[in-house]
Amino acid sequence: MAKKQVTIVDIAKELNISPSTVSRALKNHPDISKKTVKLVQECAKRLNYQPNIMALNLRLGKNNTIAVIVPEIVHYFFSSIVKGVEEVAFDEGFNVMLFRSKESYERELKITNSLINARVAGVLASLSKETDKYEHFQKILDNNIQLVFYDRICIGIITDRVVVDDYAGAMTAVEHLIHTGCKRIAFYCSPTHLEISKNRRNGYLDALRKHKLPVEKELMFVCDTREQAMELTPKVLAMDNPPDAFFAINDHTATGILYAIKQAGLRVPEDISICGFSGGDLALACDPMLTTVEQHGYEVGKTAAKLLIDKIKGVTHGQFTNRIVKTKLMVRGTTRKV
Amino acid sequence: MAKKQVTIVDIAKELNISPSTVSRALKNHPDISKKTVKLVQECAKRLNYQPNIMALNLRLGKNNTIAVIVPEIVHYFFSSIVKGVEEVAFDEGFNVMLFRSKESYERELKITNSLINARVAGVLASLSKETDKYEHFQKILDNNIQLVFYDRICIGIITDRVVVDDYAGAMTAVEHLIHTGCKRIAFYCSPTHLEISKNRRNGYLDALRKHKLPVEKELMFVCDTREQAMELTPKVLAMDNPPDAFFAINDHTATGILYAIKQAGLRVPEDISICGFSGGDLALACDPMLTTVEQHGYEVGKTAAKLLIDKIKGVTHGQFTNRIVKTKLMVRGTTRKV
DNA sequence: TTGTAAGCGTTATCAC
DNA sequence: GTGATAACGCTTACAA
Repeated sequence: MAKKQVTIVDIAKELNISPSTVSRALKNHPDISKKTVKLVQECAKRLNYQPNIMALNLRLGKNNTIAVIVPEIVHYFFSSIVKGVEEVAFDEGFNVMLFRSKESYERELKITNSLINARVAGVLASLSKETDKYEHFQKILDNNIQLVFYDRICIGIITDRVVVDDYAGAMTAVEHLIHTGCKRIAFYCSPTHLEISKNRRNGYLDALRKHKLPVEKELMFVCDTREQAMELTPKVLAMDNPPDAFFAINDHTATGILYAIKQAGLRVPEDISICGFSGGDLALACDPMLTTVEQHGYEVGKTAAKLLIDKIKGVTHGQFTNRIVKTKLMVRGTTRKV
Repeated sequence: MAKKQVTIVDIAKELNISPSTVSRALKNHPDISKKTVKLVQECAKRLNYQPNIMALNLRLGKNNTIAVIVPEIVHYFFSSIVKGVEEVAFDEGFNVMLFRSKESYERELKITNSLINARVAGVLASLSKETDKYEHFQKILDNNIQLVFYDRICIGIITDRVVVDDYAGAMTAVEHLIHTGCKRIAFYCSPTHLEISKNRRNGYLDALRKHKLPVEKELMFVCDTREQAMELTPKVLAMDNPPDAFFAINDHTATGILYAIKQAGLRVPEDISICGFSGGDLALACDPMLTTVEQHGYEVGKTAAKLLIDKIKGVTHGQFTNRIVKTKLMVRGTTRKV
């Protein structure tokens, strides 16, 4: 049954040498004779020896695991980030632990505690929507665990950050709508306490101002899911002076808008234009295909993981780094040609 | 700088008692007096003591980490599975390590080796498309690591499995097409060496036979991406006797078919029906919304994780278990009403 | 009720 | 070149 694991001592006994010699031979220590090295490595292979990383970590006070906390897993942007993290970590010999905060502060708290217990080498985190206290992240730093925030960053904690260029992305999107002739652009946004909401909102507002369009409060709505959009949009279309374009904070919301507009018998983009924010396959499945701002989650993940691993390895980038990953406007069928 | 971690010995010194007493007090051992317990736990909190799980695992020969190997991360079905796994693991006090095989045998090999080094307690795996040798998984079992396959299972290895009901799902889908009046149903499928391909293909074939429809080789194609579908479908529509329905092995492919049919000026579902296989938001973004077979990846993940953790805990379900997660046909707009 | 000591598998330090 | 020993942080017989 429980076949005991092969240890360095087993090899030592087998060869009638000491464990320390085996240890050295296994890692090609220069002091050890070629003969012994060969002997040991052969024996290790024969006995199917696998070094015990837990023992090694304990001895060396190190750890080759990093943790990623995501608000959601089934989510184009966040899963792209995880993909990027896994990619870099794998190449660098790190393992990735995955945690989902479920947008819950409580859960985030439990997660950060278990990360401290597990003595992971580093943490990549994006705040849950609920989170407005940050001691648990400070505690991570206090325990000498490296920390990098991505996307939903934490302003209160001094550490590295990787964000998407929300402001410029939104600005570019809204300018595109303006350039294609839209005058009254509605904005569907998440609750404004989130940094990304603020930034995208500012991009929207500044684009309007830059092009001398009036900012109208009644064209800005808190609405960030498909379901909400399907319910809200008919009402918006029934306004006295309805918008001629919609800018949505994510593509799910945009698909809801598209659906409602078609239901109302209006044409996209002839009558009304739509622009989303996210990227991914959802935009391609729409008819017409959705114009959207691609966020390059994969890049965000890779950048954040590199930053984190550099910090773990002690490669300093200056005191603390702020990386911005550029967005890209993907012009497709839900906006008009110039 | 490197603030040393607080250990059980620090608490012992602080209180002038022995480390073993501290250890026992920390876990409410009945032998220890209430007073000491209280004292120790207070002190632990005060010094911000965090148990070192690595040391604990080493001592106990245990490990509270399980690994999931997925072929792809940015993928509705697989990410749903990961979500289910994380959910169950979190509740049971296990951490989840995530690995992406990238559909590569080589990578799968590296992953399984590093899992053995890491001495994870268990592994959840779905085969890469390339994989046709299985020694690396046998090696996992040989190292006393629990193993459960999900979705793309490995017939050659005797262990627990969780699969989706591909055969019945496909059968139900094709029968639905038949019931709504379709007579010539094309099938877009993945390469047939995969179990899921075989099973869905058999479901398709048996549905045709059951309803006395001819099986026509020229209506079956190897095609499993949106891009391939966009390229292939116009040719299929130009056949002498074109199909009046398409059944696709995944929703991405189905969206490609939908696109091509509309481009050809045909109506869905009036002229041609489409049914996909996957589930998720992609189907809802289509116009009309896609009729598809929902695979319940979240359930698959939860089931697999429960099975694995039960095995780790030594709860036996009989010698080895085979679980089937039911699919569900989601009838929407790309198929006709009865 | 508490303390002592051994050991989990590994490596670093110091001998020889 | 190689070996003995201690240590990483923790638990658990066994002893007191």
